[in-house]
Amino acid sequence: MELDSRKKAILYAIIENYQETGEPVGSRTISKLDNLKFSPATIRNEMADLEEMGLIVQPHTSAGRIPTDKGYRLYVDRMLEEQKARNSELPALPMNDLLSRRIDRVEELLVKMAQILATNTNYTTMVTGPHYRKNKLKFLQLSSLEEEKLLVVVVLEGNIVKNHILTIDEKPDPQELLNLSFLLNNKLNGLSLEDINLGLISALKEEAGNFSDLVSRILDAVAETFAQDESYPIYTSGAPNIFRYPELTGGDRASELISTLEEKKELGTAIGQLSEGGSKQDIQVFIGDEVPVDSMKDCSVVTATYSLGEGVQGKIGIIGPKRMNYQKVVDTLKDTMNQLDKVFTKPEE
Amino acid sequence: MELDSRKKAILYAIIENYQETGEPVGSRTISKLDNLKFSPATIRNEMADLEEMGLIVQPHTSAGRIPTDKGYRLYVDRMLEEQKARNSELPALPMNDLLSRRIDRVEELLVKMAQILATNTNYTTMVTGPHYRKNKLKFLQLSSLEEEKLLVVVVLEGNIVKNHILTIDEKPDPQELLNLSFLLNNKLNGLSLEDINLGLISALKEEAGNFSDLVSRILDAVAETFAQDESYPIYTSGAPNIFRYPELTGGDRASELISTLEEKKELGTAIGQLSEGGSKQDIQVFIGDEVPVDSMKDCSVVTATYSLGEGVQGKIGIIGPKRMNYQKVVDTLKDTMNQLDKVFTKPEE
DNA sequence: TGTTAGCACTCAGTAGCTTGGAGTGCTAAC
DNA sequence: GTTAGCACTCCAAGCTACTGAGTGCTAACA
Repeated sequence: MELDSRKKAILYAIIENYQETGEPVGSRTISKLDNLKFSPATIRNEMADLEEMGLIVQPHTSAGRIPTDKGYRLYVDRMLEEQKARNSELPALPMNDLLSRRIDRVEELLVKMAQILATNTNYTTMVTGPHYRKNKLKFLQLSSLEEEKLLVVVVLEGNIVKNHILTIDEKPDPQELLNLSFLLNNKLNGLSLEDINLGLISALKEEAGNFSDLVSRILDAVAETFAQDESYPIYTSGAPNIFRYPELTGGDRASELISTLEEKKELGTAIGQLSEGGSKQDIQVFIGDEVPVDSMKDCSVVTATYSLGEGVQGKIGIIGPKRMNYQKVVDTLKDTMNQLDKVFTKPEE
Repeated sequence: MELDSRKKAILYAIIENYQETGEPVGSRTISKLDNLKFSPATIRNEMADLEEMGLIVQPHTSAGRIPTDKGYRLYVDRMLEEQKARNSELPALPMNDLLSRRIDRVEELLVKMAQILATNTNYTTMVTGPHYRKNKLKFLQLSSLEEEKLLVVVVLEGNIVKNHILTIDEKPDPQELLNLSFLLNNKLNGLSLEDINLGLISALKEEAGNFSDLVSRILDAVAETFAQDESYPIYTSGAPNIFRYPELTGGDRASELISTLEEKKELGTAIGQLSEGGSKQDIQVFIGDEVPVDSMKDCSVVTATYSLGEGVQGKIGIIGPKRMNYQKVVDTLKDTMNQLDKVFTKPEE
């Protein structure tokens, strides 16, 4: 059977009506639309065809139709196609404040951004922290804080900074500390985690003499910083928004979804898989069963990759019911990406 | 009317039975208990008295009784009284791993601790980040990262460390940077936010000469660090646990509770008020209406103050239904406080 | 050949009714 | 002071009937 333009129009009309109401859509409702002024009977015939093609279904015999995953997929694909030509008509999100301020704390920015996205779309947002693959050590700094504490500041490429406070036996002489710092920076800067191998480590320890113990603890701190960069954090916002969509909260599902959002681990691996494929800055849409998280099989997820320059990047995902307003979500995400890009790729001309 | 010991026994029996089942408790159930072998009729007479005293109520005419806030209050007060004498019989929580490891990252420790508490009690946990009142600047460090970036590390008393990356016009000469760093540390260390007044600031700027602009930006960073210390973060864990208790999730209440937990602001002010009164390390129990958060009027909250030494302290709160197992929660919290204290107050003998 | 009107049919949801069980309060007897 | 007995109340579950929305099918129409 062929999917002629009238069938398409009816399918899209069903989808859009169902997006608004959340109720199955009947033939009468469609026949009242301006661009589909046929009798309900005609619409019913077409609907029977659409059902045969697997694009819509009836929840029960005497109900209207709702779209299937396949139906949504068709709709979204067309939408994304048209999107390329079209410019967003949405007003830009009010992130200007956020982005124009000096961005010393990227994480805070991301959390705020997630909040804005969540409140603006009424869906749930998740953001992975900035993430730099195969990162390298840029800079290492030692300073003694007080009798038995040593502050180690580790800076990675992409200006990811972590502090570690080590408790040590005795306060080292400032000159010695300076020497040690020089030694470490000299040998380690520019190296990735893999580059720092056992041979290098033992050579370092030898050169450090008395401080070989301290050196290995500092190296632990460095390793931990790398590890943290690998296991990037995930922020979520707007989790309670799922309560707006009864189809997600029926039964115990609310609890499962909230749990998934709270335990961010599973989300992390999932979101990792999600966008392996997508080319840079592309927006991807996952509908229902396409979502690689079990508790989200009734949801759709729209993801985008943000980039903070210098190879540092992460993901933003918007989670909502399958009847989410894809148009709006995609527009909003594109807008957000653009705003971010403007700020980060041209550093303050 | 007097509350004799049999009445008390019946009240406590009702409370404990209701804790387990969540169902109103009838006279037959009580009369089957070993220590209350009277006929149901006798129990009913006593129950009528307890109801008159406002300690229990019937949800509807022909139902069993459930405790009122006042009834819980009586029960909890007695429990806390006995607690003082008694030693916890609970096995210690498996935090040993957590605590015996070197604690370089306090926040991570707190988050993990919240998780352990939540999974162990099956209630929701909230923890305020460490919080040091009237903090002082301990140490300030400047290092140039690359052409236009300057890393400022600010350390407060209590070893609270924050990084700020400033974007500057030109890379300063290393010697000048050293001078500037020396000047700032010399003038500012040991001062609180209030001590750094306008006079001091203008004097500093004058001394800094060309760098007066930079100085004011560094001071901004310092101020922000103080501010962050004031607006301490709040971590929550186990929010989905509320779904275990139907009396909390009926209607839209689940959504409200989850929202409150996600928007941590309100929690913050509330938890601040909560424990103003309590003396150090005391455990406080808030039942129903006593909780100063509207959406939690159907809950009880048990709080404790933890101390990381050097005046740094914060709060832990456990949120559950009014029929929560107060005994277990209080024991668990005490145990946790003790374990924390052991680690932090005697720094590694 | 595509469109429409009409009709019988299905089914979810709701309201009303009945029934059973749990629990109470009260009274009278022990 | 305690207990047995009894009438009473009320929730919850199950049943029935009804309504309304929506369908599929057939036959007539343009």
